[in-house]
Amino acid sequence: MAGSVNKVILIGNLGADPEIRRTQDGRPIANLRIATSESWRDRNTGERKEKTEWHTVVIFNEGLCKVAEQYLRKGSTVYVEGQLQTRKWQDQSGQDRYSTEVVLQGFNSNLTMLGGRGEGGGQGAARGGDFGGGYGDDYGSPAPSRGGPSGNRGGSSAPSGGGFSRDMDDDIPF
Amino acid sequence: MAGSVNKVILIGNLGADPEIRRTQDGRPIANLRIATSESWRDRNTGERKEKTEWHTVVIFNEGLCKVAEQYLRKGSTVYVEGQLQTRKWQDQSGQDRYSTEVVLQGFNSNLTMLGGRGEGGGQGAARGGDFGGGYGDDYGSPAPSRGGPSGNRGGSSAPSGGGFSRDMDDDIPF
Amino acid sequence: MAGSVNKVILIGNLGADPEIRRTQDGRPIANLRIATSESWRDRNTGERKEKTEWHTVVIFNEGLCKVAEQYLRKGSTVYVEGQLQTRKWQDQSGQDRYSTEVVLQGFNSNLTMLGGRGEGGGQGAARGGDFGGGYGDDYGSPAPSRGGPSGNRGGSSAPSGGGFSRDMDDDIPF
Amino acid sequence: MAGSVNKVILIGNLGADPEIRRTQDGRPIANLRIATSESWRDRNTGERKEKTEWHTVVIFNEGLCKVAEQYLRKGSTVYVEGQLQTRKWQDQSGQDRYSTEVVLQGFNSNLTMLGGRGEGGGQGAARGGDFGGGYGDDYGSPAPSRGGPSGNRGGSSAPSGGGFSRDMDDDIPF
DNA sequence: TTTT
DNA sequence: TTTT
Repeated sequence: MAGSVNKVILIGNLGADPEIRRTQDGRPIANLRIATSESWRDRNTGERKEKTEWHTVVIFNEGLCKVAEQYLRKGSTVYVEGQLQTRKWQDQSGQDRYSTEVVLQGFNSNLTMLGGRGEGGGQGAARGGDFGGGYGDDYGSPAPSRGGPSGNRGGSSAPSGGGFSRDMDDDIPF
Repeated sequence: MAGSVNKVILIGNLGADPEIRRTQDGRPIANLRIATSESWRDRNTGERKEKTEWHTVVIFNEGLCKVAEQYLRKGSTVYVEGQLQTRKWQDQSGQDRYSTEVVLQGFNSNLTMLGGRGEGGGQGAARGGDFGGGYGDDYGSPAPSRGGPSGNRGGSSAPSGGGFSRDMDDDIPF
Repeated sequence: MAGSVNKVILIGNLGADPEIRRTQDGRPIANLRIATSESWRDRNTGERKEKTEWHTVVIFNEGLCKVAEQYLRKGSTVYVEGQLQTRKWQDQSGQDRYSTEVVLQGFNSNLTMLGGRGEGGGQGAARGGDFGGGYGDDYGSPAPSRGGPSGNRGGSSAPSGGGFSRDMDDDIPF
Repeated sequence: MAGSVNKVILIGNLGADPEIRRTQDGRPIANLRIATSESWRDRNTGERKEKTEWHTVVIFNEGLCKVAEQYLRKGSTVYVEGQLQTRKWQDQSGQDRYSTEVVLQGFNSNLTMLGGRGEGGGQGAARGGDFGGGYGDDYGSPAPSRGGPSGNRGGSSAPSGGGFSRDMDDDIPF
């Protein structure tokens, strides 16, 4: 299929601390439960109404798992960008069941902490620290401007001093 | 919750003609099944792999239901913008089940035909016709520039009385 | 053109208080300056680099202007969803100039405060309060579930008369 | 800044063939001019109105440059996902000027052909061919499902046969 | 300058 | 069940 897009963008709060587990070959997988909610005033009664939607987010991307583990806690506000995926499984009685999740994997995913009130405390407490646009300190840029802010790019116009000193390929932590 | 976002963007093809039904008070509801797919080359075997994901889209917005009914058919390519919603229901044995759908309702929804090869034929066949940025011909603009193309906004330049033919009110539940 | 999309999503901080002005017929227009920034570690030098991008956001939507006026201040963190528009104007010497802005107008726009450290103080200070998913308290829902939280939609289950207090019509120029 | 997002999503048509140039060190850069347009019916006059917006898209990502070069032509319909960037330059008279562009660079970018009627003909004609979800044939997956369709992932629940046979890291073409 |  |  030429030209398919499958994208989910959420901003919401974690209902619980992230759950991190590992595959048999040691790769981390993180699960988040995220609430988004909307409120409005009922036209007839004038009452304030609110509806909360819960989302399951599954993170396969190793760098983003680290972000989840280090920075996110119950109550944290996050920006999540991933894909919709429906997984088939069997319940105890052998019946087919389906679960739809927001999956973060590969290049078109993102996870960024937006603050919020994580329960904090201890060494692993959530903090609003800079983590490089969605990555831990040890990770490269998600999309730096080649040549920098005054970046003069391409063609014959020689970058003035700056230049394109680095290859983003190596900076992308997937 | 201050500042929640719940947004899904899909571009894909319809696996079947839209299904339209009506509520008791006459409002239309459309269901679409949309496939998105990705392909890649396996690192080890060099084989071409493909994975298709199926999405259920439910349209409550009346104008967008009309678009679905008039223009979309099995095979049509569409752009869809909506929200994730998980609905709880009971199966025959009384067990709780959950279904996650992409819901188009209210102001932050969109449905636009992008062409594709609907099965066509007959009076209702899909066509790549102009439908006003996601709306049927009888509908107004999704977001015209106040004051029109040469729209000169704000300040002293009074918008020249423009206006739009129709009230989307009925479709927008705020 | 069948099927065009023009969408910008920003999360960033206000570099200054919103500027509100009015058209001759009294409609408000708000201007925001929003910074987004990215940081990364330089591959060669190991230095931490950061680049900030500044965006001009213009709000024609009346409800969202109110949100800007009441809740946003220098330093506020916001989620913005709008469209790219390039405006042509003449400088003092009569030369054509172009400015590209993110425009919030019509149904596919959104503005939501995400917290942040507005400079606050006084009656109009920014606060992280709930403002209905991007709207002031007096505004309706951006996209409530027809029928409410337990909303059982379509078919025979008649939506229980719900409704919404206000007509966004004035803000939505279709 | 913790948690910044800068994202542009466009679907539109190319006003001209892509322009490809190269940096001094041989990296390709592609420029696209993309039109998005909206139409509506004027409420007062009943006339059909249309407004077209032109966008400049600059592609630094090498894989996406190849896609542009091989598949896109004047008239092609494309999906573009990138970032807003404003570049400062000096005109002949030495005055500061600014241009805002949609930049595709790094991991959160995408370019996908959606069909459309490129002018075609010759060896380089646009075609609706599969290019791997936005990448040329020689590139890996943008986001394959780890373990494949029946992929049962993580933890102690032994993947039934499947498993995590491959590392996406190597499949990402940046 | 595209597209419908 | 779509599409390439």
